[in-house]
Amino acid sequence: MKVKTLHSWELSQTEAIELQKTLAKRIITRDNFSEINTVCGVDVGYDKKVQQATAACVVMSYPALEVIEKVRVTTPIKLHYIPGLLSFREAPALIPAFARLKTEPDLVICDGHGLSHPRRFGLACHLGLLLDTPTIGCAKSLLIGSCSEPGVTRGSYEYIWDTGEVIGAVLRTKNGVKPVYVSTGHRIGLSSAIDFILGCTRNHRLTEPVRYADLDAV
DNA sequence: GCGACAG
DNA sequence: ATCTTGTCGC
Repeated sequence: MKVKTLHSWELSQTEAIELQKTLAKRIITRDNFSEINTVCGVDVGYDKKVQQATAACVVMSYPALEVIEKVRVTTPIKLHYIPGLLSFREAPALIPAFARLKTEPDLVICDGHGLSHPRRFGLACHLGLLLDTPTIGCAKSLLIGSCSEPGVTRGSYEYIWDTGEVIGAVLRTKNGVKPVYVSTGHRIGLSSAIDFILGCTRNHRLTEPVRYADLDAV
């Protein structure tokens, strides 16, 4: 699929932070799509020994959730991990994988946050702009903000608040199991994002597309 | 200054 | 993310 070139990846930490503030203004936080028939899950694995990152994209049909296409690409590691700048470590690794994807996914689910980020520009937002595709951030732990514990049954959720605004939701995807943190990436609203995360989840805490990508990103 | 901090 | 054994439960 096509990937936009919005900027260079050769940036200092301060430049990256300024870039996030600028690009955050371009994020569309309401539903801006017609029909979702394919969903793509992504994940990146690292091998510190050889300094290589392995990105995996798994496209599945929706709502059937059957694998349509899988792509795996290995590239050199660009940066070390810095909280708040995850997209500058993962996006460069994911871009080549998306470029090699034949299917044009209608929705992308990321392993990380979207709007629930210090500058409202997590990995899901960044990827959404680069791909110009609806994206959802689905993280396994909280980065910023606060929320109360959602009910123990699948489907129950609570909002994540920060500086007086709702930036995402803590969602229980499986009975009695630790919840996930959902937030808007790009071109989608929070309530739709929650619906799709539930629609992509079966008998596991994580979304099926991301779970498959996890297994591939070795 | 102190503590927190997606993967 | 990654390094790691056994163990509890569906």
